[in-house]
Amino acid sequence: MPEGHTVHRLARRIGADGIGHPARACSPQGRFAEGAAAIDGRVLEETQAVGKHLLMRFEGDTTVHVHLGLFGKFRRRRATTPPRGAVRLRLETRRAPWDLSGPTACALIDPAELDELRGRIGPDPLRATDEPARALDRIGRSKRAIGALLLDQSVIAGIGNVYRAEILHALGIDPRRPGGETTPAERDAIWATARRMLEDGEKTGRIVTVDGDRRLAVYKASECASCAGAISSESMANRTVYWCPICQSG
DNA sequence: ATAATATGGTGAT
DNA sequence: TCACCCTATTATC
Repeated sequence: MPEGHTVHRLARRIGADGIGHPARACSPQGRFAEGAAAIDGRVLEETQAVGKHLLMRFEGDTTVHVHLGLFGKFRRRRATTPPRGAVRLRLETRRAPWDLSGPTACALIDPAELDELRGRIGPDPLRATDEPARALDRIGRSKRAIGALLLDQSVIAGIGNVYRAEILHALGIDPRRPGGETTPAERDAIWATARRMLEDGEKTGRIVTVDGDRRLAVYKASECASCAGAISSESMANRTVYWCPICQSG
């Protein structure tokens, strides 16, 4: 379930489990054996998320960079639970082991590579000090569809397919509308809504944008949670976008 | 046993 | 725009 909220939540929880203490690392699956050996026994100094990227810095300025991709999971285990399945990295923090499986990326990076990563990622609504202007200005000048812009991590970081649909529905914006045809007030609202929804997801670990028995307003829905009208969908930026043609006109 | 599916991203065409 | 990478779970034969 990896959109930005998941990764920020992981950074917080893994950090709470192990910052300030040596960690043990191994790669039961074998595909991160060298990296794991390099950090094994070192003190975990900092964990943070940048958009959907998870960064864990160890003593000696060595950082493990993890991207979960579509399938990746990082699960907290009991100390007595052995790794199951294809576990790329088992990180034994002071309080609990964490098992990483299925990531798109799991590699050691140096400070220069970390800078490079930061440079190509747009502002992240979950990072309190990130300024929205760079993202919102770019949206306001673009001919591309707003639904495509919200998935572009170099424009704004952390939004995935569920949040893009839910954010645009909450604001009544058709995902096909060009970014340049949004108003400044709408762009401000996009940032504020993204931040609010992602923060809520970070706290709870789930994406819930509607009260009641259903969790989502339009994503993968057949009827709109607001007006009960039929939901439209089409492929946009390589993924299926969902919207309500009644609530999100124009 | 095999297929379909999933909240993502990259690199080639 | 497409092919491809990563894994687990659920559905279908």
